[in-house]
Amino acid sequence: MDPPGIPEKPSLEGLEARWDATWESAGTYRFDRTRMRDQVFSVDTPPPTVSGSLHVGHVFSYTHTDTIARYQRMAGREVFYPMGWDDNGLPTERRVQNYYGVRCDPGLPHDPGFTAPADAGDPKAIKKRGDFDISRRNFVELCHRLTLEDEKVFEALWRHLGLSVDWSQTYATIEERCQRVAQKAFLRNLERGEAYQIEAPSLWDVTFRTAVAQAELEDRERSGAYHTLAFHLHDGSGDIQISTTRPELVVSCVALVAHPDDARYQPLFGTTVTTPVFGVEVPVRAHHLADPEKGTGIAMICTFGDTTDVTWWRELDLPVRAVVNRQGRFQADPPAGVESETGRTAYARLAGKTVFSAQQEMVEILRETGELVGDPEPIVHPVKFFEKGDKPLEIVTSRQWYIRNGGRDAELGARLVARGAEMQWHPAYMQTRFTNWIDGLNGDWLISRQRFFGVPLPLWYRLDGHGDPEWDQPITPAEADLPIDPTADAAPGFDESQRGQPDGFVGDPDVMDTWATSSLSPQIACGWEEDDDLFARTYPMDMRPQAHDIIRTWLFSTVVRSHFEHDAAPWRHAALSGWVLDPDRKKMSKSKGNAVTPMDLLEQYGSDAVRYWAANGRPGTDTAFDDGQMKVGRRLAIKILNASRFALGFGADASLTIDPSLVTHPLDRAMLARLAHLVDEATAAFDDFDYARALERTEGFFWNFTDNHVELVKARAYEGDPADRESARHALRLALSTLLRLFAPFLPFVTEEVWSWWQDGSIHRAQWPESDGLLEAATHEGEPGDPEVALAAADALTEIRRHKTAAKRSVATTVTSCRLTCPADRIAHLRLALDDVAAAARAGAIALIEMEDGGGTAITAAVELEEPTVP
RNA sequence: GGACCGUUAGCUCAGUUGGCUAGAGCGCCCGCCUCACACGCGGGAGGUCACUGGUUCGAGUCCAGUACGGUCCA
Repeated sequence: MDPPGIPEKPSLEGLEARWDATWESAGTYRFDRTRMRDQVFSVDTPPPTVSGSLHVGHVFSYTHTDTIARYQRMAGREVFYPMGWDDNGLPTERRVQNYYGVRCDPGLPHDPGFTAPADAGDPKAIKKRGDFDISRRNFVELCHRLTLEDEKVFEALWRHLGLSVDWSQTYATIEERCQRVAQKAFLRNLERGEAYQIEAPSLWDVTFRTAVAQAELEDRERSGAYHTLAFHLHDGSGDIQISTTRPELVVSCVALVAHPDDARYQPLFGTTVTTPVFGVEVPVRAHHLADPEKGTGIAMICTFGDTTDVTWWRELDLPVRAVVNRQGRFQADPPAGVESETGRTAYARLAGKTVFSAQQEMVEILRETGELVGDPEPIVHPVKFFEKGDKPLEIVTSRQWYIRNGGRDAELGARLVARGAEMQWHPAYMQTRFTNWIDGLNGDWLISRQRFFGVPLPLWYRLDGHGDPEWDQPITPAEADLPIDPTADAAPGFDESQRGQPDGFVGDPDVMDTWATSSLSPQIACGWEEDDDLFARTYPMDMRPQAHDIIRTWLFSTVVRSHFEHDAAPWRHAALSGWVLDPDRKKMSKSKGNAVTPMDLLEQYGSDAVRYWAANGRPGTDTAFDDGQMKVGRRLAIKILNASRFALGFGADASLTIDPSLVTHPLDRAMLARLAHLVDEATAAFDDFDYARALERTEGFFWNFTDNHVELVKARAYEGDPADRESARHALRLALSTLLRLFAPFLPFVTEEVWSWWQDGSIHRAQWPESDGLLEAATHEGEPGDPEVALAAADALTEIRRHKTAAKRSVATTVTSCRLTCPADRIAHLRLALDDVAAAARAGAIALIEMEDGGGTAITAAVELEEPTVP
């Protein structure tokens, strides 16, 4: 007969829904904001992009964070664990465009009566009718509408996974409050001179028609060809050959450059040459970035063909002869310097062409003039792309806003590196990536984006009498008026009718980079200048969990903002998680088509099982997707149910109390002494953010506990003398209580289920185990528990089992005679638990024989079994 | 080209400041219905710790280099 509350046949099915609802109604994870800063553990949770979909990579890394949050909560800290949604930016825009079949045209007026298209979500119907244009405000409304739906799906998944998030603390990066924080922080940067605008070369994505920041770049291998061109020496004494992959840009050439140590070209430094076809006179300069090994060792500097051109242009103080416009086409008129009739005629053949077509045309022209030397030589070389784009980036000159980040100021860079040293990194080597990124920066952070769905730059510009903007003195809003949209709201002191008129005003049309908002996640989550009380209790935050690939973006930019606004590091700990790799050891991602839908996994194996797999991934280490590990996790969860049923299942009269003073048997005390050591190990691992080690040790102990300790004490727990029996039962319950709490951060559902059978309140608010109490319970009449007793007993039992198995007999077979041989000290240990060993082995009596010296510690057994009953 | 990480059983991985015979799980093989659990239990086989040197009484562990894989940045 089982005690009340313990099911006959315990099961994992349905635990997720049941306990999620209970935790929600009990407010188990609700943040108690009466607690002071030193009692709080605050987590800067990464806001996932809701317009994408969650994949196993999310489940993986968010589980890591949750195990630490749960540990901290049980260890007595009040955990501030909010969740954000990053719905700001390009992915949402594209999803909304496709889902509703609309395009944003910022030139259109807002339509107050606009309703979402009825055929939304029906790709066939949309394809048939085609996209139509709507105003920016209507477009943004659709973005809000769709992301709200996405957020619900995400929250449902996170709840099913068992994240101990406080769901009353959520934010969305596009919501009004976040816009206000982002605009306010920008205006503060502007006020202090940390934000500035300049007209400068910037990387430009032709497809998206937007500027792109250094952090958003990626190199991709593309085929191209070296074209060798003949430039002409100024004195007419001959030609000089240069190799280029972009012959079409020869018209924008402003200089040639070679390495200062290159003897071949040293005589030319300071002289001039004329360009092929266009006959423009350009200087020959020296610079250490010129690679003598590349091509002919001398290169042409164009404005601008690549980022090195920008460096040369800046450092060598060269003029600009830009030709490519924002549409990625050659502009109508040739740049300054092209004076000759042949030059102008040639340029007319390029005007209006795309970069690709212009290259073909230019090669043709060079062939005609004989200034192309030999045939183009095909090569494969890295080309810069916007990480979300599919055409090579161009470099165009435009007016853009920047935030300083140390890329042009070594002293600021050093201060940001020092901020990194104020935090603890898990694993520690990740700090090197942070430092390396700062050291490698070569420009400030470009934050202007020529997009629609984002936080607008909160600025207007006066127009002069000719209707031209006065860029130098932007008009800023009062902080109390934020957030504002300068394309919809009139500038202070102006009337809407003056928009675009001479002597009137114009709003800045751009929005900010999404990182300009998400870099403020600590400020947003903690209520910076919106809730001073909350802010004081939570900021700087304790932990930033994130993946290691966005150290250069999210982590770094957050440090920049916190450094400027608060003169502090935003967190005390940065915990970097790895990626989930597919069986071919490639990063799993939706775009590669190798991702697995997480909800299916959670339903198939159970959330605890999936969490078990995730928590096995070491901090910072990429981990292979392995459903075998999920099966193991499921096995573990079921084992916990069954072992708990055993430990708690001794008769209906049992009160299920734990009285440590009743634990007297040497084997029980040995087990508790080992358990005390486990608690210390798991606690130390968690304090070091190493959840994986805590799990590994706990799991190892647990399997040994069920396979050996439970088997050894089983008979005594059922039918031993009263004192020995109670010792076994109380020790089992004490161990179970401890193990459940050690497992609770990893397996929140099954541990809560078992806890509810015999304890009040949630295990997730129960106190984290401490070794002191266990060591005390292991001590009897002044003698501490001796782990060696448990080890010797287990070894002896294994040895006897081995004989039964070798004889192909059941483990339940009775042993008629047994002699164990081992060293004297082990005999002493074994003698203390011999009653349990004999009972577990089904042996009436066991003889102990001291072995001769020199045989190691091994126990050997001589065993005789009862005769099998012949059928 | 630079930086960082990794290379231990067929697979996935532990191995903390150097210290007895290098561990676990999965898989594999052979058994077993044993009153918590057959969604289980018991047992077994399986490794020149990538390679080459060095330091040391002693190296999977520390140092130097090489190879291979991965990531980030040029």
